[in-house]
Amino acid sequence: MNPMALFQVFNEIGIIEQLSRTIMEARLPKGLIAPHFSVLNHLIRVSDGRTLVELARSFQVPKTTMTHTVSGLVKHELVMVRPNPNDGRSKCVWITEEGRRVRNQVIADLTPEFQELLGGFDVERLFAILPVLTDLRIFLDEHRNAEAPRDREFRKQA
Amino acid sequence: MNPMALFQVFNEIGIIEQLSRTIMEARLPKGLIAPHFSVLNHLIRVSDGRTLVELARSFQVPKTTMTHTVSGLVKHELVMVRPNPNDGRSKCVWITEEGRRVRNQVIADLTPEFQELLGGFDVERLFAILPVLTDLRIFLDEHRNAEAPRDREFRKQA
DNA sequence: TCTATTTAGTGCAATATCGTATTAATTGGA
DNA sequence: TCCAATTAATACGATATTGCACTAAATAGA
Repeated sequence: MNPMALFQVFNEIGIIEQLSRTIMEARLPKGLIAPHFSVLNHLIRVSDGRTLVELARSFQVPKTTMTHTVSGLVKHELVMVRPNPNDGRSKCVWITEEGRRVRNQVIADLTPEFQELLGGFDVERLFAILPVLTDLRIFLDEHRNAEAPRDREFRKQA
Repeated sequence: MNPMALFQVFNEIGIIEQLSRTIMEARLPKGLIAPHFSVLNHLIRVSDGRTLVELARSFQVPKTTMTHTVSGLVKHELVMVRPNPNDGRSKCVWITEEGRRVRNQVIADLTPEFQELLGGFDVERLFAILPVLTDLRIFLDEHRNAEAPRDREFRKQA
């Protein structure tokens, strides 16, 4: 087996992510950037009421980064932060109706954008690789390094 | 065709990129971050002597970001910046022997890391999707938006 | 040729990300 | 129960990213 091909797979994924992120950010409301949307999407796709640490672990960013990102969402009133009734140290993040609306609107705007962009591409090939991508994502997530380098506290991404 | 599946493909790619980037950054020499390595890799994979604007376009980042990234590489003596003999306004970035060595070493370290990590995964499935990823990357790159939002000046990525 | 426009690079300020250290609450073991 | 260790969140400072504005060089058109 070719070890360089493995490296190449992740290299292509990195470039594609870069290109698609640029497309997405162009569709976000003023003042929102990709991490904001990712958190909104996560709160809906996975579930509401996550703590800051849970979110930080999910996205593999330092806690301080998540504090900052969430505070931006609070300022835009897209999420609400409440004390965790089960743990006095911690806080839970809840999406607001407006947050739900914005998230759905972005997806609604983005869908035709992607469809148009990929008009000349055989999207069936994309659908065909989706199961592999999903399995890879789940696998990497389950096998991510247990020891935390520095501040990051690694856990499974839901 | 399912429009949500399209969105899902890019979502999975985003998460995979996140996880693999964290793995990569853990292997970089002190003081280097992912964008540094990406530029080094680009200079070798594509070609040396690119101008700052060419690099910025390739990575779809503002010129100021590339100025900063390259200055970091210069400080570590991994690249050299020289005037462009064909254009008095511009500068060309050349990789040094040390830069070449560092880039190769990172890949050498990373290869067994990925192999071990993916030990329990059917890597043949990954190799199978590589052509689709490559075609998608090329397609997106060729069809990226021609109009430049603000500072970013979009061009084809080599 | 001469000048208006475009382009390459960077200075600067605002925001984002990250590492360290601190505080407060929880947990676990004696 | 009591206290040491752990954990959640944040303040703070350092670095990274970005947008805007500016300078200098190149280019295009009259």
